[in-house]
Amino acid sequence: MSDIRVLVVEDEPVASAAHAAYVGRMAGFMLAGMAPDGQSALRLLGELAAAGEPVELVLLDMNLPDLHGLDIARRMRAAGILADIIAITAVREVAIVRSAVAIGVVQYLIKPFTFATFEDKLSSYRLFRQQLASPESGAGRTGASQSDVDQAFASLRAPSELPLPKGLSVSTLDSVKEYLKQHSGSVSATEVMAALGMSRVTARRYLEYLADAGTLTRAPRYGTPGRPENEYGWKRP
Amino acid sequence: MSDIRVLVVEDEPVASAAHAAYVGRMAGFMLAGMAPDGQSALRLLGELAAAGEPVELVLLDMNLPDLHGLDIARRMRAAGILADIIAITAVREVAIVRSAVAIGVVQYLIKPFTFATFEDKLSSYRLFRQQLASPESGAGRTGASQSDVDQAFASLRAPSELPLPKGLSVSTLDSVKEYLKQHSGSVSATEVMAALGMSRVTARRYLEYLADAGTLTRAPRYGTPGRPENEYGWKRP
DNA sequence: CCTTCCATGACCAATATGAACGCAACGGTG
DNA sequence: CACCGTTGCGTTCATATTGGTCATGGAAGG
Repeated sequence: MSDIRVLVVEDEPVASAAHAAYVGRMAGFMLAGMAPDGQSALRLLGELAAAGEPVELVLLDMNLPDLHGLDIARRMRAAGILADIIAITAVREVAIVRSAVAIGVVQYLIKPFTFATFEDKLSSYRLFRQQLASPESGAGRTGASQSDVDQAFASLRAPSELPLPKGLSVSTLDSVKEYLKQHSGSVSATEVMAALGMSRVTARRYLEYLADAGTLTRAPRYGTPGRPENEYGWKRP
Repeated sequence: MSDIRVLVVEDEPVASAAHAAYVGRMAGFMLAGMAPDGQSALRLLGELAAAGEPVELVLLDMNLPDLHGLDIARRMRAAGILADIIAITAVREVAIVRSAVAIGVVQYLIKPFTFATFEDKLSSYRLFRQQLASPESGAGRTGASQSDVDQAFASLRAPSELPLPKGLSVSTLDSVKEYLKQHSGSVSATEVMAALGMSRVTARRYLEYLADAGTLTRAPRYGTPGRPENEYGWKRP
């Protein structure tokens, strides 16, 4: 699958360059263009589409000199341009966020952010694309099932980290993550228990939290008698 | 907080009535109107907005007599109507799903569905609203933080879990389904055993469950010595 | 000193496995 | 043509482990 073409819309040159550089560092994405204001963004979108290389993803700033980001989005939709939008902005008013969702913003990044945050959002977007992009070779399977769609939506909106539920502590979570980094292959709750000297219950609770948050995958390990043991591993992009 | 005003757009009277009834059964939602086609839907949206009671959520069928659902969504956006949209449709083509996401569909329900599924989707939408609606009491907190936004997006995630019979696990069932997607022709229990590394008994139990549920067909495979082997395949509708 | 929070140990429930038995079609043989 | 041994999968059952939950204990904070 070819790279996802990205358009960066941002008026401030420093931020604009930073975003472009970030895009360049991400595998699976390529920079299709940059625009400093709304008018040129819309014009670029039209030109690239006409050239047969339509933009698939727009990193859109909300505060631009000529148009508001929401206006740009509305005009895009009105013009039939269905590129996905990730909002990148310092605006944090709830009403704006709600409107952005309504108009089809798939992710919302609040400035300032680190590359890790940026990477996380774009990765989950890429995963979403992959899950819907593969009709999975199947002969007659032209469509997706409800669970397929659900899964795709889930990876689109999975947060990097939601606030810790009661009963979990930051330091323990860090220990578990640290151990996972070293054993990047696959880990079972029992292994974590033995390695970190904690109880099986605790180890399992943290692994389970990470799996629910979408950071980890969870799959049963077959082949041995007894109830299957869950095996946790980092999610592969 | 007052109820969320819902507009049902659906041409078939039976389905339309069912959706309306479903909305009535959900706490926190109220039926604002019903439309059998795209034109009346757009007109109703305008009228209700003018009357000071704007629709906040549209349950939108994709196949309508006059306009396609995506067209309606596009015109809504062009007209500045920012109601959220939940697509309710039998269309399962991946391209449609992708376009729907791009234009701001927050949930995607594939017909036919049970009330449980419906309830699940609307509940998560309601949660999403609540999380963004509450300015969180805080003194100077006029806006949302990145984690606030993440959390709200996360509620739009669809965990959609339907109960399984005792003795079966979700992840194993997913593995089997995944393998079946890749080999859409026909599969035997022994093949699944070898491919997924599980025992023959387990593989057969899951295939048997899927066959009983009506998802799979089951036919004996003759020609070789030994008791005939059951062969499973996707049911052709 | 009281409250809150987090990890623990012990319990019951869940679920894949292996072995044992039965069954249905195949391929000779009378 | 009928019969019987062979073959391999279907089916059942006990078993082995782990997952999940609950109440408890100790530590940290006010």
